[in-house]
Amino acid sequence: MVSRSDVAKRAGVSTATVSRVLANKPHVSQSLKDRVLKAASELGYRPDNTARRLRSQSTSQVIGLIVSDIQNPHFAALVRGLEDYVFQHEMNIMLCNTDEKLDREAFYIERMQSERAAGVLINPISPNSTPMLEALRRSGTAIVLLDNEIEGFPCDSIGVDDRAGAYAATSHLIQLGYRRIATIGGLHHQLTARKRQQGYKEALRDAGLPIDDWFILLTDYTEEAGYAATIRIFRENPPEAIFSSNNSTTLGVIRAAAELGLRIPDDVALVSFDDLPYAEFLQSPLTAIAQPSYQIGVEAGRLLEFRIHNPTAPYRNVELPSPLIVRTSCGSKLRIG
Amino acid sequence: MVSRSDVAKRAGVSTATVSRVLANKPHVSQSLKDRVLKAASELGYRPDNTARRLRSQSTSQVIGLIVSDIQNPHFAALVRGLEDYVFQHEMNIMLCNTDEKLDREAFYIERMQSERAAGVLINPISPNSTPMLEALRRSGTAIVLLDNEIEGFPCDSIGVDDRAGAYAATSHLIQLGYRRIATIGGLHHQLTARKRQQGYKEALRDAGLPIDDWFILLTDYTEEAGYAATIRIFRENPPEAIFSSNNSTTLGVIRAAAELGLRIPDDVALVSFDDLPYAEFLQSPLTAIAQPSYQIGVEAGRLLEFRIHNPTAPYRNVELPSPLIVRTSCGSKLRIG
DNA sequence: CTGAAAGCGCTTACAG
DNA sequence: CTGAAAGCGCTTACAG
Repeated sequence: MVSRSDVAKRAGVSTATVSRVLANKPHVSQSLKDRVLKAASELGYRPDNTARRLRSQSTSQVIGLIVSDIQNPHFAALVRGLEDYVFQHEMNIMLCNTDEKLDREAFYIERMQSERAAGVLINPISPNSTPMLEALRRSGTAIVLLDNEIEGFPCDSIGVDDRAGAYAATSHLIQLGYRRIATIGGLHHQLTARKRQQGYKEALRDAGLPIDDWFILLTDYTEEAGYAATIRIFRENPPEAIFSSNNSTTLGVIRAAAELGLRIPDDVALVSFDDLPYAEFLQSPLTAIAQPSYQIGVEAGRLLEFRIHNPTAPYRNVELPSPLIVRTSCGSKLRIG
Repeated sequence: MVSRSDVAKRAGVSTATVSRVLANKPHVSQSLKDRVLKAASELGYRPDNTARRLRSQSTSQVIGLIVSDIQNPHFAALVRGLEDYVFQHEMNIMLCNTDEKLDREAFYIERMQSERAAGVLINPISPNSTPMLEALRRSGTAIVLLDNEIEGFPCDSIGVDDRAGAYAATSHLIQLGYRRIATIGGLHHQLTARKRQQGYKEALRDAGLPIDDWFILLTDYTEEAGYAATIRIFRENPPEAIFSSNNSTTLGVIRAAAELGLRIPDDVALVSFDDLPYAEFLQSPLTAIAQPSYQIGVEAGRLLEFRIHNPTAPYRNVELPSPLIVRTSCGSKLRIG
């Protein structure tokens, strides 16, 4: 590795001067500047960011992204938005998949602290991680919560109005004439899951419909869980419609329906929280609450960058609109005319 | 930030001892060990990896992943496989999307050098990056090429047999009775694209079919390009079948077909290089050459790790099998019986 | 405008 | 078994 002192030697100056030139500091004569730049390029010199970070204690240019699953199209789009934003600011993303596993999440939070990340974006699995996040924040790392807030841990966050989205999705089903509406929801330790369930219940209540506990299926946000829940509910107590509150579970519903020989929407209507890429080309083009995932990523980057430079500013909780995209998977129970 | 010397002070030992305990070196008395561990945990101490890297010049635990688009399901699955592998080895992934832009690729290659990444996995856009990769390698960074080799730059690589896959896809169409088979292929600066085109041509030739330049559409590997190419070919010279050589272009074909009112496979048969997630739930369940993306990620991690520890070993070029998954998007032109 | 020197948080021979 | 000291590649007051 060629280092600053190699460059200094070749240019016949001190390492301090090399630093000044490379950092574009004022008060350096043009002739030295030229010599240093020439030497650096001849040597193919690349500054060592790790050393730089160590010495200047300046905020590093790396940020951590801790999500459950980058394969989920929502997170894939989010990371694109985030990356487009941070690239402008010359920052780098360290990618951490937790796979919804607590030990993996814990490992990564610690690791981000060890790597002296300037900031961390995290979609926390459960409140269990709160103590670790507190330690992380105490160490000077900026934190932004993705899609999920944590009670008792005030923090910047970015997401959508989960309650409103779920309400809109469920109401859509009700307006179409469905009454027996099941929901596949996330486990209760996630605030997001609780809010989506709340929206579902409120929509039923506001329509004067009964809330049937049979129809509230609480599972992991995975395709397998969505599949299993669908199979079970159809064996035990078939609904007319399903509000699936996550795109992974939605895939599970679709798979289960196919296996059960159920047509969507003829035999069961389906609305999803979270859209799917190329959803319009599905056998039953999916009606969905479409989170602006890319935009969430951009905003997350913006919030994080602000927090890095303004550690004491008041926290902000940003919610982006999440429209209902009507395609055909909900059909209608209503007669026309 | 609490540092090693804070821990040393509290435990009443030297920083050298702290290092030894934390690194689990032998020859430390149990009593000191206990005191150090206790002090470290009380202080909530986290080692500074950047300082560690600087001092020991040991290989860092971070590797760079430079791909065109993490939203592409192939890369999303690949990164999962890679991450599952490197997590075992306590390494971290720095994610870099090039968006097929040369300047962005250049920026990231340089950045990985500055970050002193132990290794870099890259899906190179074109041979233009070769000089930068050479510099990166000279600086001691291990490199593994993803899905693509570069002529004149011998290097470890992992991918599939593109020629064979394209041959199988095209032959499948031929066996089904199609004769007027168009292909949507990538631009020629990518070896991968050339190999897929070669497979297509060989399949036609081996079947005694003419190779019609009209039917060879060379475009970017994007949905827009696939869409535009499909619209154009149907206006000018409609084929019976299309071999789309990338999953993004495949999406473009599907979109164009929908817009043109063309049913798949009735009006045009379609086979894709690269599968799509939940392809079986599409209106026309997609027949595709399915790359083992997750497994490619795992193998990429393995290759990289080996290279990091064995800089002078001979290069290896690994090709994984990439089976044809027959669904229904190809239909058949043949009468039965 | 420029350089000598200290120090960021670590690790690792070198002594003892 | 343990500590004092040097040094990784940088940056930044401090002099001049």
